[in-house]
Amino acid sequence: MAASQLEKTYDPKAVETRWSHEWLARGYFHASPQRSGQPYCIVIPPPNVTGSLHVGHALNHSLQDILIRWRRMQGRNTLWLPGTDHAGIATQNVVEKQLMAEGLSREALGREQFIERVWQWKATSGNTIVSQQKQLGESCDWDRLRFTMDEGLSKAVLEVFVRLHEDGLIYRGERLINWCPRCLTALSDIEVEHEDTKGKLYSIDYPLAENPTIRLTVATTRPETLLGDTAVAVHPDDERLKHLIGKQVSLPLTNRTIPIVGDALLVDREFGTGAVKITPAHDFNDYEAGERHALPRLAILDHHALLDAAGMHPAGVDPAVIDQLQGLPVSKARPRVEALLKERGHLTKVEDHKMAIGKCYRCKTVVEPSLSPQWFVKIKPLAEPAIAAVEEGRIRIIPDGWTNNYLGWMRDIKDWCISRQIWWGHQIPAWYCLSCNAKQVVRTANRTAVLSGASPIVSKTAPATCPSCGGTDLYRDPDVLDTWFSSALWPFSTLGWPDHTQELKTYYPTSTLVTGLDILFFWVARMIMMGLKFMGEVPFKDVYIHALVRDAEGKKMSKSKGNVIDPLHVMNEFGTDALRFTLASMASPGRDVKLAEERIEGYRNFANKIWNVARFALMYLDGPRVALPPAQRTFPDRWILSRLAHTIRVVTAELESYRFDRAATALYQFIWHEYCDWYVELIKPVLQTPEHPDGASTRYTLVETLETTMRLLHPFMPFLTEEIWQTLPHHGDSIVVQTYPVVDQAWDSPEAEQNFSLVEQAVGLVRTGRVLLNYPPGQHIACHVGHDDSDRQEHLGHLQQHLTHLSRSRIDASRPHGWPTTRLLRLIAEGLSVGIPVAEDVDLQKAIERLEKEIAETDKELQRIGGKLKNTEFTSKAPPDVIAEHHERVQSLSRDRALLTDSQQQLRMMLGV
RNA sequence: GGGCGAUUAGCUCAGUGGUAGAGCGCUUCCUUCACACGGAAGAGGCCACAGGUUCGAUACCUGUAUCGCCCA
Repeated sequence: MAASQLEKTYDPKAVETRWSHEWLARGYFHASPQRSGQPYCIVIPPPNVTGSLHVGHALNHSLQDILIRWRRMQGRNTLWLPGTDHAGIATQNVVEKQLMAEGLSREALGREQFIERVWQWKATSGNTIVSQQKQLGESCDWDRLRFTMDEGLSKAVLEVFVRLHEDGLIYRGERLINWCPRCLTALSDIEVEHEDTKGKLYSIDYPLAENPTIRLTVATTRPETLLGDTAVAVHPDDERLKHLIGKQVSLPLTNRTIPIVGDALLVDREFGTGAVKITPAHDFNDYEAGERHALPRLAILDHHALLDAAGMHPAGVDPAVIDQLQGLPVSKARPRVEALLKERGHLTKVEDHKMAIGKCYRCKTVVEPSLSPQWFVKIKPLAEPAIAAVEEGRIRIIPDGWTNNYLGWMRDIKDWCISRQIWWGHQIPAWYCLSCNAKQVVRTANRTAVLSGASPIVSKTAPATCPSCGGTDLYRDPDVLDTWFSSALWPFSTLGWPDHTQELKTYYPTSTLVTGLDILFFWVARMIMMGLKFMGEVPFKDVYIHALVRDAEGKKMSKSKGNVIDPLHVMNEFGTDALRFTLASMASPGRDVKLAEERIEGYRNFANKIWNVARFALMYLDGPRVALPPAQRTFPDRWILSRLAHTIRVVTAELESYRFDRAATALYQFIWHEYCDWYVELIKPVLQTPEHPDGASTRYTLVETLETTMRLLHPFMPFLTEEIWQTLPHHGDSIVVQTYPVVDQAWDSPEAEQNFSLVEQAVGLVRTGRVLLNYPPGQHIACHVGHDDSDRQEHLGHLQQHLTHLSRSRIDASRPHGWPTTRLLRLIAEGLSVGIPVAEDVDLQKAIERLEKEIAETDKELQRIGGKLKNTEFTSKAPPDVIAEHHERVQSLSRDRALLTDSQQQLRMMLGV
């Protein structure tokens, strides 16, 4: 492509479409265990199959793609394994909504047909997110795309379930679980979100059975559950109340009496009245207290969380009360109960009270603790090795701050409820013999209940007969497994486990897991447990946890707030590379990413800047190019090579420590402020002079550094760098499969860097002087440049041509004491002086103000340092080099001050003041 | 209630025991042959507050305040 064909402005769209297809077509992302190189593998956190790409994915995927592209270029045998999860509840909800629109329901369809429908849905619209990822050019091995419900992964799920069951680590039992009355399924503890709400604290009198004039006042936030109370607890050390332990109270609104028990764990003496009711069937703490005191459990809510007559009758609730309450949701029952208690003289006080309520993380419905038989993973034995793996550093969590979070949760972990009462998912491989479990499997009109006493036959395949009675009438457990159960196997199930595949051998343990904090417990912790249990090895060595993406105000993005940034829209407007670079540059550890469109726009401009410097290079590439050893190249070439070497070191080191933000900053700084602002300007005279003796070498360096920079930047901005790289002289088919830059020590040049800082400072001072004296940028002036230090003075002489060009001035690089003593504005920086002649008709006010400001600042600094040096504490205790440095600064500043004052006086004389 | 994190320029954030930094925004000047999605020059900060350690603290320690997150 010739330079003239490159547009003035970078247009990402066409480039991205072209390359994302091309890369796939050429199979660059396909991994093979046979390939050479140390393996580097990342499994993608599988997005929800119902989902579409949001900006959180964009961040998560950008960081992974950066790591993968970087390691691929380093020659590692890389595999980025993509996939989606089946998202049981969410997907079922989506398809049920569709059915509803057709006037159907899943019950009407039946289980098999319903599942068929879900698969159909998945085939047609389930992979939206995957095609979006491909559009993005994510360098996943798409040939290995996995889905948690596909055959191989389902096989792994069966294997794990059966083996855990054999090991006694999966059991079925009746426990209090979190129940979502809308999704009609159990949830695990961590699928419940707690939210503070305004509630009330009710004080209720429970009369003593033996003497109703004595009343025990109980404080509760949920008066309606009183109907299911089976005891009242007081603290055993509470002097006010402990004498009541062992007595009975009459439970209001019912015909029951219940005991008063002493319980130090449940009762907080400071809280409320010091007495609490115990409702084991409707509260987790009460459930445990109930276990301690062997209390009966009375459920009064049905599975829609409505007050249930069938539960209230056995609980001895007053029939009149049942009539009023039955079929009511909790929110409506509560005021009725409040009124009834008040009517009957039991309610003594109602106060405002802040309380936390649990909501379903999927549908935000208030969850109810509910008593039902469920499947659980006995988690402690799995958690222990998972704790050790992190404690012993076999897994690193980055940033380290989250390690304690992980350990704390793991040490206090509760058994994991894995059964869900839905249809879409891995059905539990358990069967019940109907003859052996005649009383345990209860069939009613519309549902079959398997009571907790039933004995399951757990097997990978459907058993033909019951092993104990030989019966053939077997009923399969209808529940499916928590989606996270299959996700927990992701790092090895996707690589072919339980088969012993080459993939597994090569890529497990995987290298890095990149994820958000929100699924540390849901997913990361469980993968570690399962990986250790079934592979005997950690599933990944590093866990990099990135922040959540928030809006510009720091608020969580949500559809209802309307503050969602759609990554596809943004990429369309600013380019994928700009979005990627923005996200990388904002990914500082331990901080949420506040994303505003202006930021992305800024990096769009950066992309355009790069585009244009490439255009510039292409304009001047005609002519021979000669590779000289770095030491023989021109000063600008030696300098930019030295800076490039430095940048390669920084970017590589920062990527190694997952500091994407610092790597991005280093690239930005180098490309824009060193390469474009200075290097390109420094070499223009050579390039623009035909047959310049340095031309061939300069052109070589220009291409060499630009090509290297493109490779260095490629993981961050894959499209732009590929497009430019293709236009430059290069070997190979694509930048994707080129080597990542490594430092050539011959590029380091402290000498060039030191000289550059002289140029930078001198040019800066001349430019400042121009502005102060209102000389237009085009106007040629004659300036003096000098330095206190004789070596540097000499260097300035050698750099004269560069100074002349960059400052658009005739430069006299002679020692300052020979400069004119009148009509000269002097500016100073660290021993370097610039003198600019003052023309007759110039307004000197600005210049004088500037000098005065600098003199004042110098004085302030001199005073500060002088103060320190006068302090004997400082001079006797500070290290000698620090003291020497202070002395030097005083000297240097004093000289500066003298020169500035001199210049100021000259200007004042010209003004006649 | 417990734990963690944050507090630095107008905004978003880096950073370090001894001269306070970037990006965006802002002001002024400039359409010069890579780029106005640009260039040049600027303005702008008791580094939340109070103690302590230290010769010296924005940085280390303790406490306070405010905000955020996680857990209960």
